[in-house]
Amino acid sequence: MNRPALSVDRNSPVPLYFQVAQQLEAAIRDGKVAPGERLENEVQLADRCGLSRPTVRQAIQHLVDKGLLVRKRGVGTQVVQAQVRRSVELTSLYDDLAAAGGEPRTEVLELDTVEAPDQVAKELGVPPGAPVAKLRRLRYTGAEPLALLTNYLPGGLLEPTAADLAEHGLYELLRAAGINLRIANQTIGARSATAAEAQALDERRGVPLLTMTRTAYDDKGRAVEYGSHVYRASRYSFALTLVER
Amino acid sequence: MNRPALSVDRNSPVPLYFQVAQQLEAAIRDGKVAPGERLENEVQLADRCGLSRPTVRQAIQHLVDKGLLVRKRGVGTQVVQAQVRRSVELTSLYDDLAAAGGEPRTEVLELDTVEAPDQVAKELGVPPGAPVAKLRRLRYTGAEPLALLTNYLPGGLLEPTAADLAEHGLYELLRAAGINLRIANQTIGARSATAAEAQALDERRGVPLLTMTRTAYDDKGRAVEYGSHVYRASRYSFALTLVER
DNA sequence: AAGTGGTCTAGACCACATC
DNA sequence: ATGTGGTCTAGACCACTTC
Repeated sequence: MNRPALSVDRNSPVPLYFQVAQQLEAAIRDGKVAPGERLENEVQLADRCGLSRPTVRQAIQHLVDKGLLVRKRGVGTQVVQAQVRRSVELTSLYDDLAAAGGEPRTEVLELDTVEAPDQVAKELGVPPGAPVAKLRRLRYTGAEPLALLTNYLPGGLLEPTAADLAEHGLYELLRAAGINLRIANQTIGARSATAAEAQALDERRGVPLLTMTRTAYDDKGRAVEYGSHVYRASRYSFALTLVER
Repeated sequence: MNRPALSVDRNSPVPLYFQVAQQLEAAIRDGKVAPGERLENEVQLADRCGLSRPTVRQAIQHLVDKGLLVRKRGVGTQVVQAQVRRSVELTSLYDDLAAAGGEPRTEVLELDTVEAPDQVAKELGVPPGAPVAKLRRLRYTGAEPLALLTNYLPGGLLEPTAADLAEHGLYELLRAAGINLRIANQTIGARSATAAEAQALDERRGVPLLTMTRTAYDDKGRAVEYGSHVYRASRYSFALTLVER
C-alpha cells in the first residue's frame, strides 16, 4: 500500500481526473510507487483528494488504459511490473524520431496530384480516379536512410509544399490544419527489398524490409490518409503495448 | 441521424451499459447505421433506453475505445467509415487462427524446465538462472508451417503436457488455469531466416521473416509469459487498430 | 442561441476475492 | 465478515461547434 502525495487545483483548466492521473503516473515513473505495489482504494483516494469517487475512478481508468495499472475486483489496484513502456501511439514516424532525439530529415521524392488507384480509392472512401494528393518521401535519421514513405490524401484536404514536408511530419501538418486523427488501421508485414528500394535505402537487393500500411481516420470518421511504407529492418522495429479491456 | 431499436433487460446479469454497447455494435456491423452517419445524442439515447446518461455514455465510450465510433464535442457521435476492422487483441496465434477457421495444428519441439537466460530473467522479473518452463512449438495452418514459437514461463506457473499444447493455444491453457492476461508489450521486426529456421518453416535460407517478441502480464501485474517468435512473412502479417484517447 | 459531448457530484447497491 | 472494484442514478454546470 502506498500513498503518494496528491493535490488538485480546482481553478486549473486541466480536468481534475487528469490532474490526478498525471500525479499518479509521475509517482509510478519515478519509482515512488514500485511495480507490484498496491495503491490505496478508490474511496480513500477520493477522500484524500477531496474529489468524488467517480472522478478518481476516471483517473485510475486512464492509467489502466495506458497499461500502467491493473485492477481486480476484491483485490485492488496494482502497478504493473513491466520494464519497457513504449507504445505505438497515433503518431507518425517523424514525431517518433523527433521525440527520441533521432534528428529526422526528410527528402521529398514526389509531390503530386494523381487519379486515385483502386486500392487507394477503396481505403480513402473516394471514387476510383478521383484526385488525391500523392507524396513519396525518404526519411533519414542522422545520415542513414531509414524508410521510404508513400502517402495518399483525399484531394483538397491538405496542400503541403515540399518545404513544409521537409521541416515537419505529415501528422504534424494535419494537426496544424485542424485535422484531429482518432483511429488508424495498420498492417505490418515483411518482404524482400526490390532493387529500387534497396538503392534508395542504401541496402542490398533482397534484404528483409518491414512493411506497414495504414489508413487513418479523423474525429469525424473520415479517412484522411493512406500510407504504404517500407522500413529497413536492420534499423527499425515496432513496439506496442496491448491492453485487454 | 439514426435511431436503432434498443432494449435492455434489467434482470440480466449482463451490465446495462454492455447490453446497449452490444446492440449498437450489432446495428453498426449490420449496416443499420451507416459509416459517417450520426447517432442520437446521449440524452435522447438515455431517455429511450430508460437509463441514466452516464450509463449510456459508458456504452458509447466502449465502442469509441473499440474504434467503431468517434465523438466530437459540439458535433456528435458518428460511425467511423472504416472498411477493415480487425484488431490485434490479447490473443495468441492459435486463438487467431481458430477464430479465422484456419485449422491450427501444433508440433511440440521442446518442453523443458531450464535455468532462465539473462534476457528471459529480465523480462519475467525472476533472478537469472531461476527455473523457468521453456516451450518450442511449430505452428501449422492446414499443411503449411506458419511460425516457430519459443516461450518461457515462470517456474511453477503452468505445467502443460505435450498433449495439452498440441490441442490448445498457450493463452487458452493460461486462462483455464485462472490466469487473466491484461497487458502485453510487443516488438515486431523482420530479419532473414537462418538455415535452421528455413528448414523448419519449409522456406529457403535468407527469406524474410517477421519476428515478434512479447512479454505478457496478468491482472495482478505479474509477468507470466515471454515469447520470441518468427513467422513466414509470405503467409502472415499483423493487423491492428490504434485509437487515440 | 441552440445543441453537443466533457466533466463532476454524492450518494447507492452489487459481485467478487480474501481471510 | 470485510474490503475491493463494478455498476448505476439523477441530476448539475461547462466548453466547444454550428447556425
